[in-house]
Amino acid sequence: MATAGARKRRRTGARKKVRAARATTARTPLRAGTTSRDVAQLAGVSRSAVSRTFTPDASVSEATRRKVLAAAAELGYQPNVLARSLITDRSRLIGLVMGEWQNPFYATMLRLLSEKLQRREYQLMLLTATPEDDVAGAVRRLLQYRAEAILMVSCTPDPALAQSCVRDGTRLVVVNRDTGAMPVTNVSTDNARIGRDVAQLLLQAGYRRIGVVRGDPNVSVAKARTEAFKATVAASRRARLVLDQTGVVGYAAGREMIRAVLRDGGPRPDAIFCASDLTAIGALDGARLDLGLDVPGQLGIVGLGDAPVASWAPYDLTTVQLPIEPLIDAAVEALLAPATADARRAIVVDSGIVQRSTVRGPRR
Amino acid sequence: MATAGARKRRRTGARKKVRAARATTARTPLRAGTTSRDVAQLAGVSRSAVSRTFTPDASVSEATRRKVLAAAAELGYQPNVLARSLITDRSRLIGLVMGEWQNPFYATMLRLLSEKLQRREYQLMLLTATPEDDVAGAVRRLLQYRAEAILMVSCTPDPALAQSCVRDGTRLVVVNRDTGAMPVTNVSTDNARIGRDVAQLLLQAGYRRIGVVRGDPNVSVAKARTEAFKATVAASRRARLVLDQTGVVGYAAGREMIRAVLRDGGPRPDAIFCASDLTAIGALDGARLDLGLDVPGQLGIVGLGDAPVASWAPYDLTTVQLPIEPLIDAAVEALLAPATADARRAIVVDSGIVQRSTVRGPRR
DNA sequence: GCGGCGCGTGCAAACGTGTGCCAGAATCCG
DNA sequence: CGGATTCTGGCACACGTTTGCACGCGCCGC
Repeated sequence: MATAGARKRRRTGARKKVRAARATTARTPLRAGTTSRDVAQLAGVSRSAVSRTFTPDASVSEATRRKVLAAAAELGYQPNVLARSLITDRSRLIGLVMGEWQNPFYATMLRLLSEKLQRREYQLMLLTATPEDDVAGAVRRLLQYRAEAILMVSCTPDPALAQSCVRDGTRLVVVNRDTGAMPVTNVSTDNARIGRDVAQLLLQAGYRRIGVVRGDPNVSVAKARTEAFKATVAASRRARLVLDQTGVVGYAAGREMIRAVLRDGGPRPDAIFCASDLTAIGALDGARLDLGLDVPGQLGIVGLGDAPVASWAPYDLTTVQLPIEPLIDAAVEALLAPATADARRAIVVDSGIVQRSTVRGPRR
Repeated sequence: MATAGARKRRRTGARKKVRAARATTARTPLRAGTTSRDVAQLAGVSRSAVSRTFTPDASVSEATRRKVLAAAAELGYQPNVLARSLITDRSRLIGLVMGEWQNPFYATMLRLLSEKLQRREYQLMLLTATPEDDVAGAVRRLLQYRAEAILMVSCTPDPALAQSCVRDGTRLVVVNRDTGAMPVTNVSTDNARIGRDVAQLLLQAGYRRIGVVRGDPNVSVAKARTEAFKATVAASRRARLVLDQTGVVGYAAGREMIRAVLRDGGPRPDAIFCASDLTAIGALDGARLDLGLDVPGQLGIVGLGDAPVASWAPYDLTTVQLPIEPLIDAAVEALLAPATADARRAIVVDSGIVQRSTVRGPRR
């Protein structure tokens, strides 16, 4: 506050009293803000020249460019991107809204995303959607910062929100959620195919009493995957679905779930498909250590995500590989693409099954 | 480009021809930027009134405030924070520079950090220091965005960089690195104490041939921890240090390391302290599964970090707990603290050992 | 040698906001 | 009812940039 006041007076005074007086005080950087004016003065050129030096392919002679660069270096000048954005109407900010943090693949995702954006001279603003500050709140903040595009992970905008984004010219990209008719780009895996493939894998391995376990029952892509999985199981004459459980996510929940299920009176599954590697590993530990089962002999387990932990020695989990890098590449392209008339678009990236040792080999 | 041009013409024209003409076109939001001028006009007040409505405890009558809010809602107005920052000189942006992403605790850290900052109306800008865009580059970007403070995780500024930050009035907070005489705030655990405590734990359990394994040999806090650990071992008459290895980080590296060490001709350690839970778990799997050793009987293992995986059933790793939340709380306080004359400060958060089952009980 | 042409540079007007200052309105009190 | 006091809203300037426009200068070709 105090500094700001002092500075204002300094500036104003200098302006009114022409600019002679300024020369005496200019070189003392009382406060941060060495501005283009300061370096212009030191270099003996106009502010335009400074600006043009820092604008790629602007018309500036080699001589002045050098003078300006020297002065800038001496003063430690950094162009104020906020002011620049104000006039160019491009903030070079990309917003990321995270709905959930459980999944181990988010670390890799974040790293890749920030690296790739940085390489293209964009910055990443990270927001978490919490109960008290929900998706709409996070988006509102991002709009206030004039983010050029927003990536949503593990959460969905409601249609009104999506609408207000496009009205502001802010592109919206959603990872692995069903976005229906909303004017957003959708980057996801082929969930129906994943469901089918996993089901087929289990059926061919000779499992007969199949189960499926996932988290939030309202997530549409999980629903799509599960439906395809169940349909494939149902289409087989020999096998049937004996378990369809929602609301279990994470190691502890997975471990608890398998114990409850197998102690239950109902039909015991001999294979389960978990919607997350962590859940699958929890189930695996529960089955082996708590119940003494043979995996994959008595129980087959398939996870989802191919987290690093899935390949560790005691687990060696058969799982669905999520191609993080292609997914991020697609997302970045969509985020940075010039706004088109119709923003609605869907990008599907490939994924495959990593066969390890929690599912037995195919029955001959 | 095209839109920007059109808009400029629109604005300029409207101004020159007084403002009557504007009324006819104003309500069609051709492009984003509904500005305070637009809502002022719709509400029939001046721009100042709009500004004051959105400024906490500014002098505005209830009547106009309501008019303004109604107009703002109708137009979907969001104050432009970039312009606001320009004049208030406060961007409400906090930069985070990540040097490395391996550690599983970073996910929790990021979540907590973003949540806590959001709750205080700050935003988080996430940068990764890569070989091509190093710490200095990341900081430069953040300065260009006028970030109010910067948090560095798994990386260190060089003194010149730190200097240039304080000159710009940007606070610098570094997590768990030795920052010497630099004008930065340092948030860390008591590493010497950790080293001592772990050594004592192992000695009291009766282990006699002790080893220590860590990653980057240049990280000073790891050095401090290791030194204290080694000194404590050396002070004991009965035990001695038989292994001091650097450059091993992660599951695979830990597993490989233990195999190499125990097949080596040299003296075989009967207990090791790993500078990361992941390394420790790799070593644990290597010892049990590859070499058939009894842990903790033949080999004691201590990790660092208390990652979720450390508590999983097959591991149940004895490890040093890193108090993430207190650490983040301290960091947030330091980041948001008003700039003081001398920014140099050190905050130490407590940590303790979580005793599980990879170290045997104390010898009686 | 002169008109034109192109390049480099400075001037000034924006971008969307906050806020000190002043004038007018409203309120209160005697 | 009048004067003093508080409140409220508008004007205009400032923040640090970019960029259209115009002008000056050196060079080329006829």
